[in-house]
Amino acid sequence: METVSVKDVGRHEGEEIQLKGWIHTKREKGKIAFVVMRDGSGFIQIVLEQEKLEPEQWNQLHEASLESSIIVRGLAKSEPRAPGGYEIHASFLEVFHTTKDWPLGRKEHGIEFLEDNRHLWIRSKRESAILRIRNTIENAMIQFLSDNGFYRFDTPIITTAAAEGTTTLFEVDYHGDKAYLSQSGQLYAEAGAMALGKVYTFGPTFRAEKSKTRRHLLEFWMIEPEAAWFQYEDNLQLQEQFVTYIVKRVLSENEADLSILERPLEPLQKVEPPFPRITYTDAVDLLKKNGFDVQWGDDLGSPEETFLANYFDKPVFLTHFPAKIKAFYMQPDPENPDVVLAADLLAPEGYGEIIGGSERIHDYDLLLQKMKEFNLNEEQYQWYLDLRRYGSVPHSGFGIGLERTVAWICKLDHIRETIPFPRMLHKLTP
RNA sequence: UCCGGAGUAGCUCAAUCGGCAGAGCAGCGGACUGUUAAUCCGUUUGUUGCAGGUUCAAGUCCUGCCUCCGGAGCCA
Repeated sequence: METVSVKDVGRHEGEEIQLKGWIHTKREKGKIAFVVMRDGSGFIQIVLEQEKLEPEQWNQLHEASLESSIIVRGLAKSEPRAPGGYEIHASFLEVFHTTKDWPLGRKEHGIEFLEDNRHLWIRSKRESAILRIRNTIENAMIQFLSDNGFYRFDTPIITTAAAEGTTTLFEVDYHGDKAYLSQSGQLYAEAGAMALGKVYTFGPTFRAEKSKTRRHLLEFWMIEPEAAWFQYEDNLQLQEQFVTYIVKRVLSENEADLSILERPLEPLQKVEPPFPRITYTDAVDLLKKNGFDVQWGDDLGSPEETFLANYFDKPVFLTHFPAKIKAFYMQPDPENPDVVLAADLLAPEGYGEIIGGSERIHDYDLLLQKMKEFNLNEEQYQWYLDLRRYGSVPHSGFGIGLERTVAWICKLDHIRETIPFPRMLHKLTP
């Protein structure tokens, strides 16, 4: 007999079907028992009556505790009393493996306990819903970029010194040479854009800072599109369409998962181009008017960013930053060289930065001058300067943090639940 | 790294002024044919984070250390 996915049970109403999965909850009530089983695609209630099963099967059910693996056959029926609207009336049950002492109860747990049991916690309703949404977001990102002519371009994870020269990196022994885990694939993506026109990287990135907040991981996934001939405005429009597409895909494919998370849908349904824009200079004025102690030229901190992200009800572009507080490769604004043609995209509902992007400097002399101003080692950047020696063109790109995007779309309090096994400060297992 | 908080049963927590270390849940045994974190009856569970100190007496007071949580900075 063919096995049906739990999420597809509705298409088999009235049929005798087989399901394979795990016991999520079990309620025994004399000669009838209710099991909610899960198979990874969803949850469904199984009704088991003693008189309809072999005595051996009924005993196995009684002995099986939560998370025992089971094979069930029975009639799929529509049933308003069942969670999810469908249930299976079992005619056959095999307990494939009987679990003893499942450590995660149905009551609440502290975060330390859950983190230590992350390998089991991901089986829960809430965590599996988040991970299914993450999957949709990943697929949507790749689909959108592919549909828009971007080629996937995988960049190295082991690199020589700092790509941007700012953050602390994880050091690796590369057979005697010092190497570092990549903090961004962007500089390589620029080379890719000159080769393939439009490219994107999608891979893990690493930051060794001792960050300890709800929005930081030491290992996280980033998608970095980079396009030749793209200028500042092209870049922002691409981002609007990109983010809108991702949100729409989740709304259409993960209705049940968003409901498990009790995620309000209205803020997501509002996500449509164009997104509001505010310059750094206007943002500083706005913050000052609202009691923040910031001066033009300061890097905006977390509370300031949260305020701005709450001020608008759609994702908002924060644009035209002072050149001094941004990366060396960003193109100065021709109308005001003190600021750069860069924009961060802040997610609403207080989430803050999910994207950082800019037009890149394509002029060789200007880039060299900036590298000197930022005290970068020119030797290590010769290949990067080559991109401005041989057929240089205007180009732009951005990096979007996958986990921050998942956290926002799922409306999570902490980024640690957006990735199967988060790597955080002093957190390496499981 | 800095600031703040916490660590007691498998889990979540309580324990008054320093005076017999407890409850709920889970587990185990039993009852129950429509349960939704089922309910009801019975029942087991302790190196109070670690090391030292004060005291007739320490979960509680003192010193040091460890771990975790929240926030800041850095950023996606």
